Order: sequence, then structure tokens, then C-alpha cells
Amino acid sequence: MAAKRSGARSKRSQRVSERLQPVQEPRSEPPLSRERIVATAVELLDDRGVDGLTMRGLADRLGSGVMSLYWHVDNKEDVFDLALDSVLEYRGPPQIVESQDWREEVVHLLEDWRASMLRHPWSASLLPRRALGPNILSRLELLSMTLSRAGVADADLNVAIWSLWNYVMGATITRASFDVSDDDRAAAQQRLTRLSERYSTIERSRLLLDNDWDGAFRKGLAFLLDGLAPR
Amino acid sequence: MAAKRSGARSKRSQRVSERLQPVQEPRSEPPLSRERIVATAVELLDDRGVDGLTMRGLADRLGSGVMSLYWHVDNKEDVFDLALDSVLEYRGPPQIVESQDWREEVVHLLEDWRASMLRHPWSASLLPRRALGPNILSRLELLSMTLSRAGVADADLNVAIWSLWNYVMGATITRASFDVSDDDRAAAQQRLTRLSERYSTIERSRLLLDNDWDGAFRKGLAFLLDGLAPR
DNA sequence: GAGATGACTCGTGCGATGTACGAGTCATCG
DNA sequence: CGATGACTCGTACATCGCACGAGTCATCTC
Repeated sequence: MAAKRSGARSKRSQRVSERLQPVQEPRSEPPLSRERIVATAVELLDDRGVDGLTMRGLADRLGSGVMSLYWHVDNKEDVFDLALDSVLEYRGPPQIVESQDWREEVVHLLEDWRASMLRHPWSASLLPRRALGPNILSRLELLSMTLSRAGVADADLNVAIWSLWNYVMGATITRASFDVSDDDRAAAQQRLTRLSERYSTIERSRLLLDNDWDGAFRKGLAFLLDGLAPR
Repeated sequence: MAAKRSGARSKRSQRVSERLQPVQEPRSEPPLSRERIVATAVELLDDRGVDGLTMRGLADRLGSGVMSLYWHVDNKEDVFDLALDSVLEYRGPPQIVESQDWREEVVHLLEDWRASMLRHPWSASLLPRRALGPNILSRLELLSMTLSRAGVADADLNVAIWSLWNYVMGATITRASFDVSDDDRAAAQQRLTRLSERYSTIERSRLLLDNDWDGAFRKGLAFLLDGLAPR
């Protein structure tokens, strides 16, 4: 019987190149592959959100049977893990100016991180409960190196990294979830107004209506960096 | 036919007090109520996590039929919303010393927030996608007032609040998810070691093994507060 | 060639889930 | 006494993840 790939992911042999030209029914879909599955899962997640991803729906969109997916993928959780990491690849800072000051590099890395997740809002709610894939680790490594080269003491390095991570995660997750429910936010602010004696301060500052997310993110990040490495 | 409560939650009439003593079968459970449902949902979430909460399981634990729940509650999402907010009530700072300096008040509020969520780890992964209940809003109001009284300019208030929110949410969510998967974390660090040429910096600082979550939270928060309101 | 191997696909079927529907119970009121 | 309305609950259904095992086909071994 088929030996079904074990926990350690063994890629299928790349005999694809040696395949004869697919004379049979050239209109049929290309063969399944982990990459194609992941890419399609990302599409589907973008279209329909976390709850919209079902193995049946994924198979439909791939033109395959449901159970074929399980050859390439362990289970549905695996699909989430792979989709998440695939969306978080980092291409590095713009190379126009090579060695800028470290603050700009950190800001770029983190703003890009946030942007990548907001491009796929499901990723924000997914990241917290999932494993750290290679792309995520690469980003952490790069961040770590930059901070270290910037002179952050080794003893403070972990605190600094986690602080930035926390800030970015919180900001992104919050933004992504509020973005989905713009109406809810207005409704919430209205509820506030109705109860204005209990929530007068946040009602007055229109906390829930403030729409300058990008600006707030940048400003808050600047504050945090000021605290981490006073200029 | 029963008029099933509409969107606006109409509480059941509190005719409970006028009930005759429940002579019939004193061993049966007390009657269903929204409060009892929510409390039991919290128990069940604590025991079995987010995926462990099912309407059937909830009904079982309450000794009721499944569909009876739907009289008191709109749907499963509603249960999550209510459980989440019920867990985030804030009792205020220790009143031993009434008017401390504002930093201490803020730190206490936020550390308590984090602690409340970590006591119920499911709440961390739930908060991002759910509505803001009254308890959550109260906390925001109090935070806002404290910062305002501390002299934070109105123009910076929203940024300050969201920065702190982001930090706390990120820290708590991260902590809660890593806590669940302590082994995974060790495994991840081992993977790092195996690939140490690619991830040398975070491997060296043992980023994924650092266990002083509380200390890191406090230190990072101090950094952020330094940035927000330099002393 | 013949047969074995193993990569890959897929149909069927099971158990679990959220909840719509409508029928049931019972205290209260006019 | 009959009506009302608050509340309970059994049945039923569509949908889900996935276990199982049978099927296809290219390649390898002798």
C-alpha cells in the first residue's frame, strides 16, 4: 500500500521534468502539488476568509478529489500553516539606498510585515495559534541582526524583539479585525454616545472612529523605538 | 408561536423571585439563564479550549437540551462574545494607596488585563475577532482617563491608547499560544540549531527559549511608556 | 517482456457540528 | 376557563474533516 508521507515532509520526486508531453487531455488541470494547493488555499482564504476554507472547496477549485489533497498535506491545520508562512516572505529593504540607518530598516521591515498581513487579513487572526515557519523565522533573524548591529545589548535583545513583535502583532490583528467590521465600529461608537456618562473620555476622543491606522502605527512604533534606543 | 427575542437583547422577566419553592424534583438543575450559560461556557472553554466548546457539550454540562440554549443566546458566536467579555471585568487598582502616580496605575491596569486573559488562554485568541463588550470598553475608558489626567495631550491620546492596546494584545496572544505549545517551542529552537547558519542570531540569543515572559512584558511596557511620556 | 513498486487520485462512508422547525409544558392573567 | 407568552427540547438536515481502501499509471528490476 502507499506509504503515505510521514511526519517529516518528504517531497515528491521531481520527475516532472522527465514527463512526456501530456498528450492526454491537455485541457485538464496540471497535477496536484503542495505548491499549487497552498497557492489556491491563499486565493480561497482571500476570497472567503478563514471560515470559508474547506477541504471540499479547495479540492473543487483545484479540480481534484478531496482526498487527493491529503497526499500532499497532513490535514487542514497543515494547510493553514503553509498558507500563512507563504504569505509572509520578506524580500528585504529597497536596495536603492544600501545601508541606511538602522531605524529606517527596522521600520521598513515591520511596516512591510504589517502590510503583508493586511493584504491577507485572515493571516492576522491565524498567526497567533500557528507554528513559526521559515519565512517568519527569517524575518525575526533579520530584525535581530539589525538591532544587534545597531548596538542593542545582547541582554536586551530578546526584550526588544518581543516588544516589537508584540506591537506589530497587536496592531495588525486589531486593524484586520476592525477593518472587517467597519459598521460594527460605527455602531459601537454610537453605543458609546448613548452611554456617554459611562464612557465619556473615549467617546470624546472618538477612539473607535479614528481612521488613521497607518499614521497611528508609525507614530506608536516611533514611540516604542524611542523607548528602546533613545536617540 | 414563541416570539423569540429579537436582536436587541430583551432579558427574560425577572419573575424568578415570585416563583413558588421548587417542590418538583429538587435534584434537577436550576433553570437556564443567560448568566448560567455564560459561566458554564467559560468553564468549558477553560477545560477544553476554543475548539472544545460545542453547543451540545454546553447543553450537556448544563443538563438541558441543546435547543434550549437558543432561547437565551442568539447563536454560538454570541456565546463567545459573552464569555469573552465576562472574563475581562476590571475591579480597579488596589485601593490601599489611592492616588499613586499614573504610571503605576497604567501598569497595574495592563498587567491585570494580561493576567485576566492568561487565566483563560482562549480569550486571547478570541478577542481580536469579537465585538467590544462593556467590560472591555470600561477598561479602555479608565486607561484613557488616567493617561489624560497624566497630561497626555488630547491629540496624542488615541495613539497612546492604541499603542498600549497593541502591545498588550500582542504580548498576551503570543504568550498564550506559545504556552499551549511548549514542546513545539523547544522543537522550533532545535530546528533553529540545525539550521544555525541561516538563523544564527536568534539561535544564539535563544529567542524561542526565553521563559521570563512576565519580566519581558514589564520591561517592554516600561520602554513603551518611556517613549510615550518621557520622564 | 513480466512483475513489482510506489507515487498519486478518488469515491464512499462515518461521526460530529450548528441550528431551523415545530411541538410540547406550564405559570399567569383577564 | 381559555388565551398568552416564556421557556424547553427532539428530530432533522446540510455541511464538515478525514479514515479507509481500491483504483491508475510510470518507473524499476529481473
